[in-house]
Amino acid sequence: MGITTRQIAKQFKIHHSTVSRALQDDPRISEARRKEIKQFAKKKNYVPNMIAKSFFSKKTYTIGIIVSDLTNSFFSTVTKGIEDFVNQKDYSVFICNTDESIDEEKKDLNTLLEKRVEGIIVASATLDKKYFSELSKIEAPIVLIDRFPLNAPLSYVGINNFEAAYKATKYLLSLGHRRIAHIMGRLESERMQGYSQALKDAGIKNTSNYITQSGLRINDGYKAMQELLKFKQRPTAVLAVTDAVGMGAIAAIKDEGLDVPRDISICGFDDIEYSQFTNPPLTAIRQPVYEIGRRAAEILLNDIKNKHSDLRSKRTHVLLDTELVIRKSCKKLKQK
Amino acid sequence: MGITTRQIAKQFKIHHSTVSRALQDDPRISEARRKEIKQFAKKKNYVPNMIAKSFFSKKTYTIGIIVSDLTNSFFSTVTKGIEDFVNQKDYSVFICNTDESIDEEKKDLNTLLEKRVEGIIVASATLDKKYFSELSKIEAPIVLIDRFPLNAPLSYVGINNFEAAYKATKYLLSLGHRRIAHIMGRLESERMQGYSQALKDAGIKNTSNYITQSGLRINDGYKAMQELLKFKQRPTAVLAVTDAVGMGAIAAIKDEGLDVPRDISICGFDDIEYSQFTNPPLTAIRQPVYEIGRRAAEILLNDIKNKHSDLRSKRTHVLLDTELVIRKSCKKLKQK
DNA sequence: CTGAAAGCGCTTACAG
DNA sequence: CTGAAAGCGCTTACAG
Repeated sequence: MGITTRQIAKQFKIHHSTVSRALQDDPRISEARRKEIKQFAKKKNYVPNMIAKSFFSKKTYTIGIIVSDLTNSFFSTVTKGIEDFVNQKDYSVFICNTDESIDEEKKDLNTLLEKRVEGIIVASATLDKKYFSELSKIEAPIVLIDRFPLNAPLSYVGINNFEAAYKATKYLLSLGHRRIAHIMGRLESERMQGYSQALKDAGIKNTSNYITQSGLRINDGYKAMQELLKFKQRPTAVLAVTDAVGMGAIAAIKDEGLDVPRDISICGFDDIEYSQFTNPPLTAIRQPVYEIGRRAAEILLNDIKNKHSDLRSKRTHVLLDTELVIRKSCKKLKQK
Repeated sequence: MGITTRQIAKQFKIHHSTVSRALQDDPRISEARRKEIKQFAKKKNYVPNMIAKSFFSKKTYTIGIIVSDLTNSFFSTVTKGIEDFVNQKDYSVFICNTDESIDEEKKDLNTLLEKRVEGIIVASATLDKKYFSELSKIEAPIVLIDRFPLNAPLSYVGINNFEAAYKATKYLLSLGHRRIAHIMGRLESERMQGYSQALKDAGIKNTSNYITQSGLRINDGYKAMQELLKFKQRPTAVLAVTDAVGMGAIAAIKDEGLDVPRDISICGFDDIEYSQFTNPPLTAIRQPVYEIGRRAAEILLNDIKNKHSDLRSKRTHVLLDTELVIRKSCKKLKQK
C-alpha cells in the first residue's frame, strides 16, 4: 500500500502531525521543513488517503446518480451535465443503473448511503408517493430528475411533461390528424395526460383508444407500433414517449411496407442528437437534457453546502422549457 | 448524522463490539441479543458507515472508470457493460469524463487513487508510452479499453483496429472504389494504418492523400467531410473513424446537394444502436461494445482478487472480434 | 515552530 | 456469550 504520514514522519524523526500540517501548507510549519517533507512525499508517490480524511472530516466529496440505463442517450447526457458541473467543485460521482427496477433502486440508494455520498440525484423507477416521502426523510440532500410527481416533497428539475405532450399533440392536430395514437411509458403518465387533454380540447372522444404502453427503448417502440398497426382503423399519427421509441415505431412501419410520414406521421420526445439523422428526420419535443443535469447538480451542491443552515432549499422545483422541433416525420393531412 | 454502533450499544448498556458482531450475524452472539440489536438498528435507520469499514478493511468495493465522454454512445455502452458486471459483485463505480484532455485524465486518476478505488478501467486520452509505463507502476490494477498501444505493459481489452479498418477498406475496394478517403481520429492511427495497408495491397499509391483528421463526434465528422468535399477529385468513398463521424459526413454531403451512396459511399465504425436508422442506414464495422466493458470488468475484478498472489494477470490482452455490417450507405461502382 | 493526544466508526485478536 | 483494547490514516484543538 501507499506510504502514510507516519512513515514520512519517521523518515525525518518528527511527529506525523507536523507532516500532516506541512502537506496542507500550514504556515506555521517552517519553510524548510515543508519543502523537504513535500519533496520526500512526492518522491515516494505519497497519495493522501481520502478515506481517512473523509472519516475525520465527514466530507466525502462524492455524490451519487441513479438512472435507469446509461445506454439511454437521455440519461448519459444528463449524467454528463451533472458530472461536468460537480467536477469543477471537486466532487466525484458514483453512477448506478437500475434498469427500471425499484428494488435495484432501493439497493443502490442504500449502497450510496453506506458509502456516505453527500447527495444523490435520482431519476426514479417509480412514482410511488410513499417511496418519495421516505426519500425525503433521508438526511443527504436528494434532487429528482426526469421522473417525479409534481409537488413531491423533494427538489426536482425537469420539464412540464403535460404541457410538452399537449403541444406536440396540438401540432399533430393542426396538421389535420384525428386518429392520433400515443405510445406511452410506464411512468410517463403526464405526457399521456397532455396528449389526452389536447385530443379532448379538439373535441375528440374516446381518447384512450389509441394508447398503448411500452418501454423506453427502440425495441419497445417497435413492438408497440406493431400493436397499433393491427387496428382496423390505423392511426395516421403517433406521439412516441421517447425518440428511441419513435425510431422503433418508424422501423415497424417500414417493415410493414408503409411509409413515414406518407402513411403514418411520427412525433418523438427528447430530441436526442441522433434524431436529426433518422429517415425521415424526426420531429420531436426537445428537452434541454444536459441543462437538466447541470441544474440538478447545482441545486444538489447548494443543498449540500447549506445542509445545516436555513438556506437549504429542501424543495426547489425547476421546470425547464421545451420546444417542438419540426423536421420531416409528420405530414399535413389533406382536407377531405 | 446517522446513528453509530456506539449509540446502539449505549441503548442496551453493552459494548459496541458486541453490536458490531450482532450486526454481522456473528454466531457467538446470543440469538436474543442479536435480534433486539438488529431490530433497534433497523428502527433507527442505522446505515453502516462504509467509510469506517473501508478504513479498517482496506477494501472500498469501488472501482473507477475513465472515459473521454459519456455522451458518446460507445462509452456509455462500455460503461454499462462494466457496471452491470461489477454490480453483481457488490462494487460501485466512479465515472470520470476527460473530454480527451490528458491533464484531466491525470487529475481524475489521482482523485480515484486518493479515494482508494480498488481498480481502474481507462480509455485513455493519450497513447504516450511513458505515460503507460507510469500507469503500470500504480499499485491498483488497471485495465485499458478502446485505446492502448499494442503490447502495452498493462491489461487491455478491445478489438484489432488495424484488421477491422483493413476489412472495411477492402470492402470498399471490392465495390470498385479507388478514391477512398479516411477521416481519422487523433488516437486511432491503427485504424488509419489498416486503411492504408488495404489501399497499398490494392496497388494504390499515395494513400495519405485522402486522409484527414477529426474528432470523434458528429460535428467533427461534418467539418472533416467539408474538407474532403473541397478536393478537385472528390473521393467516392469514405471510411469514417466512428459512426458519429460517419453521420456528420452524411450530413455534410447532403448539405452540399449530393447523395449517399449515389455520389459518395460512407462506412462507419462502431455500429452504435442508432446507425441502423440513419438515411441511408449506415454500413459499419461492429464492435462488441457492451462485451468490451464486461470483459474489462471481469479482468479487473479478477486482478483485484488476486492482487497479492501470482494469479494476478498483470497483462491480459483481449482482442474481441469485429464484423462488417453491410447496410445501405455504400454503393457498388460501375465498371468503367 | 513542533509535539502529544484524542477522535472519527468500525473490526478483530485477545481475554475471560 | 460479552468486554476492553488497539488500530486503520488522518486532522485539529491544546500545549509549550
